Amino acid sequence: MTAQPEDQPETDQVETDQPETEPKFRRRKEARPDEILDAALDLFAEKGFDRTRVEDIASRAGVSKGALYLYFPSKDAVIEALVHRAVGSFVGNMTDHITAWRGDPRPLLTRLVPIFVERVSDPRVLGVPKLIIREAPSHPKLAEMYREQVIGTAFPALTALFSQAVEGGFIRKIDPEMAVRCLIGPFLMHVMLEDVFGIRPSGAAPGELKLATLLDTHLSIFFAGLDPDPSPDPSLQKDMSHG
Amino acid sequence: MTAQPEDQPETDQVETDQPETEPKFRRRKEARPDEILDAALDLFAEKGFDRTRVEDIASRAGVSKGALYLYFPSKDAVIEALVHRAVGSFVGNMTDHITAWRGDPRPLLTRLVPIFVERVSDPRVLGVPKLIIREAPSHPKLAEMYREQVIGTAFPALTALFSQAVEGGFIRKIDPEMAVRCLIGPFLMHVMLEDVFGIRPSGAAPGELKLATLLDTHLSIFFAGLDPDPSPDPSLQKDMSHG
Amino acid sequence: MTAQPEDQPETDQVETDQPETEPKFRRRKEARPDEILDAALDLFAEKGFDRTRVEDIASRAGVSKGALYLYFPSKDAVIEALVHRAVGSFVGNMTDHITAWRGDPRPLLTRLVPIFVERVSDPRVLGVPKLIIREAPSHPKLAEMYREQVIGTAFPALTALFSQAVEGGFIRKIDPEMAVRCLIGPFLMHVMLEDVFGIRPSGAAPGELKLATLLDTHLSIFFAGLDPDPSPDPSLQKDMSHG
Amino acid sequence: MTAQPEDQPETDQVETDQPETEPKFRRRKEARPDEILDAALDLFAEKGFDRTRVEDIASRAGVSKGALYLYFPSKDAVIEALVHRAVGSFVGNMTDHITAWRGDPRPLLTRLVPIFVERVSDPRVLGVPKLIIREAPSHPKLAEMYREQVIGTAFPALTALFSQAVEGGFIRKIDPEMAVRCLIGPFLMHVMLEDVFGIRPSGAAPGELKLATLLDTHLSIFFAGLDPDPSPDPSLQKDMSHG
DNA sequence: TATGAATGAGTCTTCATTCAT
DNA sequence: AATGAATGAAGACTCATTCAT
Repeated sequence: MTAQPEDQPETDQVETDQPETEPKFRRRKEARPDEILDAALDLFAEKGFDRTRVEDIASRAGVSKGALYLYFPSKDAVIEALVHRAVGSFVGNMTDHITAWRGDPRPLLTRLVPIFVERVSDPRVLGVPKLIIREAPSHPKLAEMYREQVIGTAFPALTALFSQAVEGGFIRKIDPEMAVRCLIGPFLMHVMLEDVFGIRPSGAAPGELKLATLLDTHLSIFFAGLDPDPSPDPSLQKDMSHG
Repeated sequence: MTAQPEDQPETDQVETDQPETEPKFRRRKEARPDEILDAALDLFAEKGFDRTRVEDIASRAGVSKGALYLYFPSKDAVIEALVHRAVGSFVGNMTDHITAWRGDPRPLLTRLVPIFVERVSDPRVLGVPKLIIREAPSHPKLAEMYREQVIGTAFPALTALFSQAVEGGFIRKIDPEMAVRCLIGPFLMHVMLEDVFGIRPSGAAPGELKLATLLDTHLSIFFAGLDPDPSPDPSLQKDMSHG
Repeated sequence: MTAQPEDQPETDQVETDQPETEPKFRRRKEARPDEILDAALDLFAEKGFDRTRVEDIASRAGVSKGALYLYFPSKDAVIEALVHRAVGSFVGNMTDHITAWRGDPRPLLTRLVPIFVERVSDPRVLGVPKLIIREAPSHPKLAEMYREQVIGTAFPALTALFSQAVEGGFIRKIDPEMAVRCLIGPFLMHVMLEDVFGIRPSGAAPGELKLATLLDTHLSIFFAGLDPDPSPDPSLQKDMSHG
Repeated sequence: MTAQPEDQPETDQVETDQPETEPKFRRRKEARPDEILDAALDLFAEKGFDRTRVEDIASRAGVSKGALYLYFPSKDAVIEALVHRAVGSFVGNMTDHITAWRGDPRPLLTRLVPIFVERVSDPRVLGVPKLIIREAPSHPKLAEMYREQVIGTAFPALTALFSQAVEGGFIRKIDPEMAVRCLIGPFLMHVMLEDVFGIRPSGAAPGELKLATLLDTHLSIFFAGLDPDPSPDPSLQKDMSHG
């Protein structure tokens, strides 16, 4: 790819924000809600919200149906809590870094995208947006929460990142909003192919996503494609007209 | 981009293959199943399969609940017929053109992608894959049909298209399977943003997708990014340092 | 008592308003709601609302649980419909007669009370107010309906009846509102004794109310007790003429 | 009214038998059951037995749900204890006085009824019979206890009181059992109007019963109505027969 | 004693499917 | 062919009761 590793500043402050440090001697009561949410996420991912019985969630979490209702007032509350818990762990503090950046976005993306990819590699993390995609029509609240907390912060930041880069002449003149879709889309496609159709890259085991290969391919194309028009040498000029 | 217009074979036979050729003197009876499927698609898209009542489908189709069962043996059969009907209308005969192509894929894609985009602009056409994405866990049969009939033909064809182009040195050395994800992903992302979160490009009306803008942006980046590595001439290398 | 039978005007217009003339060849659909209400009333009276299962109501009415929900949207709706149906059949058109009356109320009551008693002798009619008494705290709506439609018309009418009689000197100077309680109370007592405690007059079979005996006893005491204080001039005693 | 004050025997021994003699230095533990019963009575009166949760009773009584089960083996036991506790405090020792009485009952009633009225003015006292009326069908045991301990002693005593009075010619020839209903009924009516329908005498504040007014009205009518037929002047004799 | 977390039987309600008309 | 009344299996949720602490 076109990313320059040598340009990397200290990236240690971009942590994968340790999720739920599991205390060894946890008290039952306090862990229950999380255990229930974990069970629910698994089942929702497997069978969908409507096909998952509350009793199934409870028994997978190792509690009785009634106990679940001690922690959540309804089945809907479970899925909402699921999304609520996940909000933040997806984009984390990446947004701040994006917003602060000035200049060519590629060095920044070279560092952030792998972090993003690593997070997405955790099925528990990836499960939530996949769940939202499925349940959005019946649970608009979920989509709304995610839009406000996650998409609504990350996308504008990325849009601005591209926008300032275009203005500064660091990259080709493209529509920044669309460029964001071009940046993220391939990952979504990749994940959905596996999730919906079980289509994996040749040689990948079930569940194995080979995100690294996608990352390499995508960023090498995308970053090269972002290069400003090489107007200095008109002979290399491409004909871009189409449709 | 690198598209060579002169390389174009006759593409006029790539029609948008008229969906539902509406016979002028159709008899009511014969149209019923299609009307039911149309109604079902609308409702499934709006509320999801499980939240849509058979009675709702029937009444939206203008028939009684019992009549629906004259045409379809079960609710599951309705959604399966829905997918069955749609199979083929999505990629149509594009696959054949792709398979036959040799050389730089960009000129071909320059012609095919807009056709693809036009098809996808019909909500009825786009509705089916969106439906499958949602209902896949509870209806693996749907995903399987779609994978076999649509994805399973189109994706390998595109993979082969990139593969031979890499081998021929027409494009950068990239993983062809991943390149397909990079080609299609931005469209999926675009559509899902609108569908799931109601996020549209600034200035777009609800329901308006502005696919043309996406197409321009995406292909300009993607095609440029596919250029073989211009390593021979390091002077073209860009300085990507920033403040 | 002081009632003068000879004073009775034609009372034929005070009918017991024929309840539900049962059509021999009724269609199922139309009769169902009433059959369900009948079944519900029986069961509510026997076990109370909360202890009666919807399924019990349905099966006593000879339909399935699901069928009940074709006619009533909820269990609460059943008990509300029950009260709604009963409203009017209790006091019927007696209120009009009461309101129109002028003069000594006793001749009027001599005619109306037996009609009231006869109506109350029908367990289906009496069941509704008994039900309301029990369910009022959990279903304030029922009590409200009954208060507005039944008590709210009958009691003010009776109060006015006594009020004008006091003013006209036809009866003792008593508080008209309290007099109404004295008129109706013994019947309520009688009914509740039987209903709640199974206490019946000696010699009465279970379910037999012997309302006639109560009526005789009560009205003889009550009417005599209404006589204006005979102290001043006994010769002026009892002018009972009225309009 | 027609009561003869000069006929009064010494009534001082008819006390309102102080309910719940509150020991100054009671230990918390000993008061618990009573506090629970008080809480239960309040809630049962407000929402009915079935709609009151054990937890609600406990928390209103200031104890935990588990603690309630230290004092009562079941929810049913609570309501039974409630009635058990109340038995005796309603009619108290009035029955003995009634049984011992000979002659015109009116002087006795003139003294006893106000005492009765005063007792039922305490909502906690009145709450129990109201509760029994509501819960009788689901808790026949309650009605049975009350019938045996309260109604079963008071009503026969009153019946005998009227019976000997009729035989002695002190009052009109009426059915003694029915006369008891006429004596008590107006109070029941009054109380139920307020409780079930919120219907109060005009000018009464919510919860205010104005029992004194009822008492005056009722006894003045009832006592006058009990006067033996004024046989001295047969010409005034009324024909009392009716249907 | 006292707590309140946990249990699971019980009930209302929904809705896919059937079938008499 | 068409209707829509009827069925009953299934699932969310409640709450009396238990019991480990």
